[in-house]
Parts: sequence; C-alpha cells; structure tokens
Amino acid sequence: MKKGTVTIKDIAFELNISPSTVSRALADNPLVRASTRKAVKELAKKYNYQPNFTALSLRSNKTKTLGIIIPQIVHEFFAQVIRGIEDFAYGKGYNVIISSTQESYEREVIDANALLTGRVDGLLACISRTTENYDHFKQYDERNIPLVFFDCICDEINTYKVVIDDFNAGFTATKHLISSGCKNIAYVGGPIKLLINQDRYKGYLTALSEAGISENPELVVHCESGDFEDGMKHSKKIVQGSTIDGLFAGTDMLAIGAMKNIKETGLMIPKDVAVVGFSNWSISEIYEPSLSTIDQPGYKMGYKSAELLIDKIENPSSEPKPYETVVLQTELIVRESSKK
Amino acid sequence: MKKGTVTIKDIAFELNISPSTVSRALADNPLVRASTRKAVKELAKKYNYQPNFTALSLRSNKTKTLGIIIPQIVHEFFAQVIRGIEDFAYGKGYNVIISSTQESYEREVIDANALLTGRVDGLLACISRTTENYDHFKQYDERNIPLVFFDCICDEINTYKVVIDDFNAGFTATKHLISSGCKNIAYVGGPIKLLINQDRYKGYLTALSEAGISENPELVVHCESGDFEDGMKHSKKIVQGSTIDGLFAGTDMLAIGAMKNIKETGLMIPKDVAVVGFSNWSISEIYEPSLSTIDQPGYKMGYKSAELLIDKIENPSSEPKPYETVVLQTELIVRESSKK
DNA sequence: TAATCCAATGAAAACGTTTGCAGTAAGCAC
DNA sequence: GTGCTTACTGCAAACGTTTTCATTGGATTA
Repeated sequence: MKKGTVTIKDIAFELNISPSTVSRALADNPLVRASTRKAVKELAKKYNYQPNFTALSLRSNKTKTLGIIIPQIVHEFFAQVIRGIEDFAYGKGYNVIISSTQESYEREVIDANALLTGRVDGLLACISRTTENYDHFKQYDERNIPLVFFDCICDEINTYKVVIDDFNAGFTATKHLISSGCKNIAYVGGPIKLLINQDRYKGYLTALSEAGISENPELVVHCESGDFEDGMKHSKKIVQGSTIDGLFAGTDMLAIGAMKNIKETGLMIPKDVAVVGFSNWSISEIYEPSLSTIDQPGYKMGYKSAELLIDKIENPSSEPKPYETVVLQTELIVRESSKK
Repeated sequence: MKKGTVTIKDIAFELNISPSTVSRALADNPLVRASTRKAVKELAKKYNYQPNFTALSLRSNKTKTLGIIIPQIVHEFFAQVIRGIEDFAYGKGYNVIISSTQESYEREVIDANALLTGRVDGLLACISRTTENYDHFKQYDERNIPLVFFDCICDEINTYKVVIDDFNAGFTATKHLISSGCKNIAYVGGPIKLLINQDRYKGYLTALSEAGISENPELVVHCESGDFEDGMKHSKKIVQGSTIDGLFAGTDMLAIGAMKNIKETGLMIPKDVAVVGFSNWSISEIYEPSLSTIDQPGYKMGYKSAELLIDKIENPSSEPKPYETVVLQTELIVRESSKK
C-alpha cells in the first residue's frame, strides 16, 4: 500500500522464510523455533510492522468497529452517550464510527446503509425526530448485524433497547413541583411525536391527576424542537397570559427559554413560578437561578448499550435470546429554580 | 460472512456465469452483453447485494475513512469542527472515525497507533493539552498517511495545519475593552502551555502596550483548564483583591466563572467591569448578562481541514507540496457584558 | 476452406493475513 | 538399514473484490 508500509511478506522475504512462519512467529506460536521467532520479532520491531487492519477484517469477517447513528453531535447528552460507548468499546478493542444525521431522515437512511456494507460489526442508533419509516434498520436484522437502539427508539423493530424511564422522570419532576406547593403547572415539551416526550408528558399528567389537579390544556405546549429559541417562543403565551406557579419543561434549554420569559414578565423564580427542566446540562447549574432538573444518565446509557451490543456480537446465539429493553432510572436534582 | 449476506460469487453461481462477469456487469461495463447485465442487476437488486467494504478496501488500499483525534467531545467547538469535517467528507464519499482522548497523552498515543494500521486514509488531529512528545504523529509521515492538525497544533511536525488567528483575536478583544474605556484589564486564560493560549495572551499584551497601558502581572492568571470551575477558582483573587474595570477570558466558561465572582463581589457588569470571553458558545448568548465574545469558526475549520486532507489523499504528489498553514479569522461579537 | 476478427466470457492473480495439511530432516529404537 | 517419532517449516486455500490476459465460438473476409 502506501510507500513505507512493511508487510509479513517483506519480513518473510528478508529472512528467507515463508509468510506462514512469520505469521506464526508473531503470534508466539510454539511450533516455530525460538530462534526464528526471535529473529522475526526483531525485524518486525525494526521495521515497525503493524498488521494490516483491512486484511485482518476480510479474513475474520470482523471489523472490530461499531457504528453509531445519532441525530446531533452538538449535544451534551449525546456526547456523554458517546463517551460511555467509547469507554466500553475501547476496553474490548473496538473502534467507533460516528454519523450524525442532523435530525434528517434522508441522512439517517444514507448512514444506515453506508454502515451496512460490512464496515461495522454492529450498530448503535438513536432515531431522528423526522424519521417515520424504519426499513433502513430492518435490513440489519436480515443480515444478522446486531443493532441496539438507545434513547429515541422505535417500537416497530424488535431488538435490544436502552431507554430512560421518561415516564417516571416526568412524574417525579411534576410531583416535586406539586409538593413545593404549585397548583397551576405548565408543561413545555419537545416534539410529541417522539416516545420520550410522550412518556414525559404522561408522567406529568399522571402526577397531576394523582394530586387531584385537573388537566388544563391551555398550560400545555409541545414544541418542534427542544432548544432555547423554541422555549422562548412557545412558552410566551403560557407565561404571560395566565397565572402559573410552576413549569415543567422537557429539556433544560426549553426551561431556560421559559425562564427568560418569566423573568421578563417581572415574575420571580422560584417565588412566583417554580421551574424544573430535564437533562442536567451544564448550563442548568450555571444559569441564574440555577435550574432544578432531571439528571439523565447519558454515560451509563452509552456504556450499557455498548455492552449489550458487543455481547451480542461476540456471542451470536443461534436461537435468538429474547431482546432485552434496559430502562435506566433518572435522578431529580433540586436547585434554586424550584426552592419555594 | 454473516448469514444472509450475498456476494458476487453467489450471484455468479446462480446465473451460471463467472464472478468477473458479475463484477463487470454491476459496473455497467459495455463489454458485458446487455442481457447479461440486466439479469445480474436484477438478481443483485432482488438479493439486495451490497459490495463488501472490507474487500474493496483491501484491493484498492483505500478505506474511504478519515480518522479524527480530539481531546474532548463534550465541547461545542469540537462538535462544530466535527460537523464541518463530516459535511465535506460525506460529500466526497468518506466516513469518519472519531477518537476522543479525554485530554490524555496515553490515550492519544493509543488512538494514533490504532488508526495507523491501514484503517484510515488520513488523519485529522487536535493535540491534547497534556501531550509533550509527538512521536506517535511522526509515524504518519513515515508511512505517507496524510495528516492535518487543527486548532491545537504542534510546531515540531511539518504538515498541513488549520488554526485560528488567536493573536489577533486576543488583540481585538482587548482593544475592544480598551476602547470601551477600560484601563485595568485582567487576563484569565487557559493552559499557557498551549500555543493557542500563548497567542491569545500575546494579543492581550500587545493591545495593552499599543494603548500605552503597562502590564500588571497581578491581573494575569493562567488556569489548568478552560472550564467554569477553573474560572471561578482562579479569578477570585483578581476580582476581589483589585480594582479591575475589564476582563478578557480565554474561554467563555472561564469568563462566566469570572462573571459569577464579579457579581458575587457586588460589582456590576458591564458598568463596573466589562467582560469579553472567547469561543461564542451558546451559553454566552443565554447567560445574563449576555457575554461579548470571540466567535471561532469551528465549522469552517473542520470543513477546511477535511478539504486539505482529502485533497492530499487523492492527489499524493510525488514531490511534496510545501505544507500550508491556513489561518482563519475570528469575529468579535459585542453583547451586554462589554457595553459600558 | 482457411484465415481473421469481434464480442463475450472466464481463469487467474492480486491485496495481506491466517491456518489446515503436507512435507522434510534429524533423532531414535529396533 | 528400516521404521517411527519429533520439531519445524512451507504450500495452498480462503476472505470478496477488480482487472489483465487468454479463450471461446461465431461471423466475416480473402
């Protein structure tokens, strides 16, 4: 290949032995005479021999590479997931290819197909919010390439899944507001199309009904995304037009967007309105007032997903194990924004 | 390989022709009879044939994959760089392997070596702040694998580099503070070991001296990292013990840490102390007061780096072109924190 | 009829590696 | 000297492609 790359053949030629012997010597195979082994290893070291990865892959049908498909990369949560994946994968000798789809269905299809060509031993995916057809993932099953969904999963495909207990998190957050004395609690959430947001919303509703508070549709809004601008835009009517005393947001950025509105309206946080966010991004600690939020175990999610995937890759049972869905618990972090 | 994966051989066998013909037919080679071509393509489609990536790589000595080594992934700037790289690379049919070293020299060495085994066609790297020996990058030159450094570069290695004009950025930021009327301007920067921070600091010093302001070492601190906690910790003495009226920080997080100190001391921003950060992270816009800062063109940096790298990969000139160092300009963004 | 040509296809080598099998030489026992 | 073991090494196939070169059979030409 590239000039200067030394192969087993080169070493074999220089020592006047066969490639087979060199290969065995490098593997410390005792069938090879000790002196030969020594000579081979010395030469390999001298030339800084590195086994050709592609050749190894072709022969073994293993790429020792995992594919990751995520909607965004400029995102603290996904970044943590990636770290978790990497940490487990590296320990097992795997590399990682990351594709971020920018929340685009088309790109997701392209990426999923690109990774299907024997390039990866398995795939970790979090579906984008614009995806409604899942055929590009069905192929993985047909080809027996292990697949793990995390966070934004799709019910349609039967495989390993690692999710967060969004229902319980939404429930806990709302209950926390209720027990702080809030009675008129608004909900500002991300795209309701996504399961995770449906569950957070259900948690909110359930907490209300358990407390005997009837649902008020005027206090609920589902945004297109989960970012700051959306939070500003969609919370405006709720914040200005009504008399809320609490607000649960589906993401920290939505929460902060809402808080900005609340402050501008002249209301005090948490005195007039208590706020709880979701995700525990670093900004939630730094913003003033600091934001109570739900800590999502992103690192753990990545780590666990990689664990499931690599286990499946290395132990491809003939009779398929029933696919597991791992549900990770979250933690409510109480900060200034909800301390009435 | 995996059950269910169909190869050229399978198609050839089923049609009773040779693999060569199938290969040619799939490539639309006119040497193959039209009817044969049609039959092959139909069968390929029926079985959803996908060429084996590894086999192609082995034969062509091209992996169509770029390696990226970065110190951190939970980092808006790097995330933008990655997006820039991906966008250019995808357009050219390349995939991307990302390794984040967590600012660890050991991990950097491991990653650089792992990517050296014929797995990638080229490498994009930003060195970690703990790295002092660069042998793991020198091998790339020896093996003729193109290498591009971005952001945190190393002088020792002669290759393509894409950097930001940190000197000019530091100069501009400080000059802005001076022209806003500041006379006692503090500097709170990241690790001075890194070239980028040396340059930002030099820019600061030069702006001072041009304005006839003499340097005051008591107003200067170099932190170990560039994060919020460091900003809080290291700015405390400067903020509380002296009478500064301006502060230039090497990162937005350092700036915000310092601002928290300033606020706690009872001083007003920008009235008493004007502040300028560096990076234009999203938090700088959201924080109150919003932070004036230097916008770093992360996306552009990634895009340009990928462009240089892929050009070098696809046009490996025998007589090496003189290596280019691309310097990208930044932009001062004035927000509330510096509007006196 | 034989020589020539063209279209279509196949055989084989190559990329770098591992590994089952076969082979060689030396040593030993009879 | 014959036969058997032991210790080591090489050959060849295989992974899935592409591509050079050779081959085939039929049609055309002299």
